[in-house]
Amino acid sequence: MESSDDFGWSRSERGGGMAATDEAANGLRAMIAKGELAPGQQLPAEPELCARLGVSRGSLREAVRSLAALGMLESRHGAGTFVSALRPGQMLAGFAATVDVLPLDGLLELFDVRRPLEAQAAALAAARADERVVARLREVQKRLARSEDEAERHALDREFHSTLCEASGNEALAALADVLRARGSHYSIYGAPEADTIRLASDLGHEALINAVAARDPAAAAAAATAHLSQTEVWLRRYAPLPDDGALPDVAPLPDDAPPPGGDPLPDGGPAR
Amino acid sequence: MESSDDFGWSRSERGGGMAATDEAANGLRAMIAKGELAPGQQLPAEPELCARLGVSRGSLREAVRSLAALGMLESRHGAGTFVSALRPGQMLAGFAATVDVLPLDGLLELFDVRRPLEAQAAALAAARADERVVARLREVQKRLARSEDEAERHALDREFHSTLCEASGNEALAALADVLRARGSHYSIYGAPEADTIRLASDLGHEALINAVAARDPAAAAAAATAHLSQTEVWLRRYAPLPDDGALPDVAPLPDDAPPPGGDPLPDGGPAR
DNA sequence: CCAGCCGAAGTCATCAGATGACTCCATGCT
DNA sequence: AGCATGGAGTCATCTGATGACTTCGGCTGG
Repeated sequence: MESSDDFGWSRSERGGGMAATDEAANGLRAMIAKGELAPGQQLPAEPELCARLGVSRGSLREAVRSLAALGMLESRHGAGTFVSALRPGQMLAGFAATVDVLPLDGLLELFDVRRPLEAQAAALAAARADERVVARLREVQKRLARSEDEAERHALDREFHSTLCEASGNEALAALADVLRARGSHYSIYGAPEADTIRLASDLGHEALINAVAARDPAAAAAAATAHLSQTEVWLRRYAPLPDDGALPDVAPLPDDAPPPGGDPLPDGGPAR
Repeated sequence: MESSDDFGWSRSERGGGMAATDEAANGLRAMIAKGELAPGQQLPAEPELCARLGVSRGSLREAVRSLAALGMLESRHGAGTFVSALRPGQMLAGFAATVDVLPLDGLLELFDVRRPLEAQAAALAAARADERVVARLREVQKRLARSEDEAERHALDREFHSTLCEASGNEALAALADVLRARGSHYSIYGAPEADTIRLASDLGHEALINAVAARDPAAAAAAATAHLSQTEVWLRRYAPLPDDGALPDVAPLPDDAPPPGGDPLPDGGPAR
């Protein structure tokens, strides 16, 4: 039967041991890269894609799911599957989730990535900034300086930096900086003994950034951002032993039988090597 | 119908309209974040995970596939599913694939991301560089200067920058820079009228980078990297109308393809620290 | 004529069962 | 000791069926 299988593709079968799911994922990626599927466009229904790619529905769904995790596709229940807008921010959304599970030693490296990125964003923002951005920054900073609630201060601090990065006009830059900033925000540094000093210095750093942007001085903005983040990093390294890890849900306790999670069924000695 | 769903689990159901696959993915992520599953450790078999997470095997596999796309898990046929080493480079591997489908307008923005990153990497490399790195850079540059084959020059240029970034000692920084560099390499600028001038300037830029690193001068290294990349960017914008878009396979015939992961069975060379 | 209800079609989401392919390890033989 | 072989464990894939959701058109009532 094979229904309307006029495709002479029975010859190509599965090229060179390529797995079905990878085959499907590569096919979909190729269709997008080739422009056959434009951003925002709806994909054919699952049965048709299965026929076109030569895989079962299960394999196709796994392929779609993996591309969706990377921000390339979006499935909406009952409506269809669509190519995303392919904006850099969407691509990085999935990566943001993975940052939350990075071990700490890998995490500290991220500061050396975030710092130059925010400095670049500050410089670009200073070069392009308009009045409204400056006004917005001043307003956020004013509320930040007045607030006494720690959670609120955290949120406002993120908003300040996020606003500045968006003002750079570079979406990829802003999105990437947001991702890297997210993990650091889980930490709390306000329990430190020099809390007042830290807060004062942080506010001064923000003021310096605002002034540099208002003066349209990219070099000063970059320097101010670098200094501000370096100082923040020092404090974090000193006073942030553990994040308040409560963002992720607990997993079901497993109703009965089966060995407990503690004892892993892994004969492998562990860290190996 | 729900078939034999008399289980009293109707209460826990799906926490707040959460879909089965998302439930499973979040559960797995939580298990990793919580340390219940350590990097490199094998996961329980699919049937047991299904029971623990309360989803069918199909849904679980979709969840695993999505986390695998983000570099958090790795499935090996016949062996099992394992938590990855959780190195930043692995997390970014998936993102690299998405860069290939970014539309051009979003692509040009990436230069403003890549430039400060490579500058930072050059500065760190200069601060930490040892003799062997300098020797390696000189050797690559020597071959690069001598080569006349365009493809080879492309490869050597990538190797030069990649070596420099790795010398920074920051894995995340190097991996991210590699990802951003990959897409630009599809372009060919050697058809330009000033090809000879471009080549000479590029070689000089590399020499300046080597000298700065050899002199252990981070500021000079960062400046050299910024200058080199800025110049490259100008030429690319001027002479690179279209990439030779043949990197991705066709969907219909597709007799074979390059192995996507390369060959990385799960090295996890060491805890590193 | 317009607003709102409603039902049918299309689509994704999930479940269940069965089979094949591959890896790993231990056994037994040479 | 070295190597072939077998079994157990695990993932990969296919098939079929059912539920849930969205969307859009027509119908009804005002």
